[in-house]
Amino acid sequence: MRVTRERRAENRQRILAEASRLFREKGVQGVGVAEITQAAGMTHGGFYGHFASKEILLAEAIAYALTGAAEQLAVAADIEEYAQGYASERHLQTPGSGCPMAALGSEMSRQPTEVREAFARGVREFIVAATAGAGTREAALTRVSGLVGAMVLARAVKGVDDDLAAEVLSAIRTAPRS
Amino acid sequence: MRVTRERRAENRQRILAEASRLFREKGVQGVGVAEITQAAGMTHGGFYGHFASKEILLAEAIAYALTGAAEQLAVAADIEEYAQGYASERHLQTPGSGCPMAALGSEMSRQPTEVREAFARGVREFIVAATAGAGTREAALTRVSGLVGAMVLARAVKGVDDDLAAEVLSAIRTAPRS
DNA sequence: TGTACATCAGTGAACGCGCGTTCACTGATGTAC
DNA sequence: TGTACATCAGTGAACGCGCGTTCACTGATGTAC
Repeated sequence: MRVTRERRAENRQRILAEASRLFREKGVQGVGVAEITQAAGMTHGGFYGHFASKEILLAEAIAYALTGAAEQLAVAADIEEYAQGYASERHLQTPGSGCPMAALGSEMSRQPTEVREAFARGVREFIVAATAGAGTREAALTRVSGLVGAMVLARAVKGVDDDLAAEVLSAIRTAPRS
Repeated sequence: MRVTRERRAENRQRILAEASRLFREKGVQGVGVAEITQAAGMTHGGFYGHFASKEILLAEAIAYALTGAAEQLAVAADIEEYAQGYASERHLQTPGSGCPMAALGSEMSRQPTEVREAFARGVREFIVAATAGAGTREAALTRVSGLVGAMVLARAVKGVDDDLAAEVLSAIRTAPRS
């Protein structure tokens, strides 16, 4: 069952990408190693040839997702353009490809140090990128906090109070002018 | 081992209060029925005489915690006074007695309907209380989103980047004037 | 008020299940010649 | 370039553990008389 070096590297990358998506969709404890490797097209036994533990994978998946978020932000003209996409119906519905701070934020405080360090590094990067488009660092921190909180609340009530979810997102979209 | 009706009611109340604290501290999947009942001074077997399932307890614990949060808010002069206490070092360090939106927010979207309904009801109550002290409902939604997001981020990086945690809380404290 | 018995709150062992991790094995890849 | 063999990526069964839930049992409470 040996596989080319190139294929091995692809497998690792696929595990990382699928893990990053599944963790955001289902939460850290909501996905297992077996589900992740299956999504990546292999079986769970091969996992430990790529990552030492689920925890190490989580740390890498967090870094991967946050780097993605920072890149998306860097593409936007400024933080307000980014905010319109962030506080959108589309982002509400697609946590798997969305912001990891909103998808996993309140779980992070209970993770082991290695994971939280990856998260903190990613958030720092993200805030630096946001500051470029927000003027001051303080404004960036405030705006990002608002976006994250709004998405957390909107997702939490989505499906049981869609009006409230939409209202929260709408409010934060226009937040700076309030 | 039978116990007086009064004592039974106390036991139920203690389970609820401890569950509410432990869920906020450790997350839904981070605490078990055994740990909760032990914290309430009994063993796990008696649990199901009080609650049909862990899930039902969670729904009640969420309602309990959010009602508490809304009451705290109602006591404050306005939402800005509340915000100063919310975005504080003390609140950062005590999730067990703090805001359930920040402690459990991103886990809520993955909970069964019954739990999410309890959460949505509680958030609605909370927003109504916040609107009274914020002027408009939109302002209340914006301010609450900012507070929740800031606490989520601050807790996530607490212990690995305390400066960033403090910075996020500081920024959101002065948010409306930014 | 006192007594006898039925009720039932809480106990702790046990069950079933899922999950992270390990490991012997397979067979294709990579390499030494 | 071709061949023989060592390497090792991935497979799938198995292990150990924790957790939600069930259940027979205990003994104190509540109640009928």
